[in-house]
Amino acid sequence: MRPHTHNTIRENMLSRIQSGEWALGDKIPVETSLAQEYGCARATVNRALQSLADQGLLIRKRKGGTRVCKLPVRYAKFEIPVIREHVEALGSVYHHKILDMKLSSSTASIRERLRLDTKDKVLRVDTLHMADGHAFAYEERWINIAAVPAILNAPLEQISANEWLVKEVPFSNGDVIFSAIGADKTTAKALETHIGTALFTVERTTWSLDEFITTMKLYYKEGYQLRSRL
Amino acid sequence: MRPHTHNTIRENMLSRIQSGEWALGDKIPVETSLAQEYGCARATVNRALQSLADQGLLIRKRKGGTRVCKLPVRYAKFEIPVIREHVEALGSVYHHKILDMKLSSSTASIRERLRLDTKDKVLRVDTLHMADGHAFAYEERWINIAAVPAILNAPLEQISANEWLVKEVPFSNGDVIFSAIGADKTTAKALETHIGTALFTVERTTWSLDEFITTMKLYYKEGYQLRSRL
DNA sequence: TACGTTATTATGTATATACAATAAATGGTT
DNA sequence: AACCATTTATTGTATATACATAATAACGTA
Repeated sequence: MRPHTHNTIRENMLSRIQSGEWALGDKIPVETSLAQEYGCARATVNRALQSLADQGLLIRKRKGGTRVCKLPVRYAKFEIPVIREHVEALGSVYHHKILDMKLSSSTASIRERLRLDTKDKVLRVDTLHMADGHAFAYEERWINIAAVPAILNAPLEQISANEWLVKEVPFSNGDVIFSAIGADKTTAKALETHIGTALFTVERTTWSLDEFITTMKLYYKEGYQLRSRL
Repeated sequence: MRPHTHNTIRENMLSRIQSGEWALGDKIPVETSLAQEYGCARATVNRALQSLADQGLLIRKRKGGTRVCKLPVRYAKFEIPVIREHVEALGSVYHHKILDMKLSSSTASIRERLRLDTKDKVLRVDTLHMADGHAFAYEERWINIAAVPAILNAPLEQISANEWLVKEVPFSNGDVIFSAIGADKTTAKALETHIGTALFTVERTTWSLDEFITTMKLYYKEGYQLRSRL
């Protein structure tokens, strides 16, 4: 092993920030000095510094030099898995049940979310996701038929719309909104709970290359926790 | 501008994945071929490929080559701001009110979260964060005195514990748990709402270099939405 | 002083080269 | 076939070099 790789240099720099040697807002030495200090090429130092800048710890400007970010903005990163995998990762047996599915005209709010015209039709699917035979999450979904006509022939009893879309339209873009909401009559019944129970909800709208694919709202059964690391 | 930078190459590769030219699970050409195709050095292709691999779109193995990730795992990244900045970003005037503050022994659950001993004391602070004079979020916080003794002299009426800690202990590590919970008597009163109202909550435990700093639970007023992009 | 131009400096990026590390493929021996 | 050692292909990383780009600093002129 070499004494200093871009990795070890990055770690060393991180500890210099955490220890306060490089304080918030401080200007740190220029690349050439650091390269000399670490005994490596400027390119190696550059790689380490860029990595820290990507993480939001450093701010770099041409000619202006590199500073430790004054007000550290931290991010929490959440994995958005296919629900089946999520349930299985918790050690439970997954299956899903389609509660309702129909081709219909779009409502105003859905048209807005999917940027649709009044005459466009959408496929509306309500799915209950289950873990070990018990309700886990209730999903209301609207799919833009024009964007993915193949959905009409998909075996949605076997593979959930969630999973089918992930595989058919990979790496799409999306908006996500998390919130808490009291269960209404429909969701309470589906999730086997009482009206008013606090439910964790996720709304997601997905598009790919300027075409809107689908929007959905997911209601998790009470007690659900979304965990992450800073 | 050069015809191909690592950036334009990365974008081009992304569109090849999104269009299906490089399908899920497929092996893509080796770096030397791609370098020839794009008319650039292998190092440039390598940088683009590594960037996509960091994002989780590609899986790379020495000798094994590079494949498009079979099951794309998407991440939602949330900014965890200082609450004052959050409120101000929404266009409101921020201020906070300390509802209760006391030095106390730790309860069993807090001791577990902060890895404390039974005799260790903690500073317990309950804060109401307000936007334009109305309740915005209610915060229960426990601070490990041993880790940050200076907190005892901090002007917490002027600067919230939240903000003071961010500036004093930058770039710490943390756990985050999001969930929905019905308001109890205390939270309902603080947030000027009814018992049972669905509240969005965030729990966060923070440590730095093996020392546990603080743990807190934040209850947002009903209707709060956490937004993000995939 | 104020303002516009030029020089300077730090970072950003590309390249050719070299070698390391890993895992797959190959081949030989039992 | 099965197992082990050897070869080979591919990515990972470091380096020296060169030039581009952006922002600051320095300078000169009105």
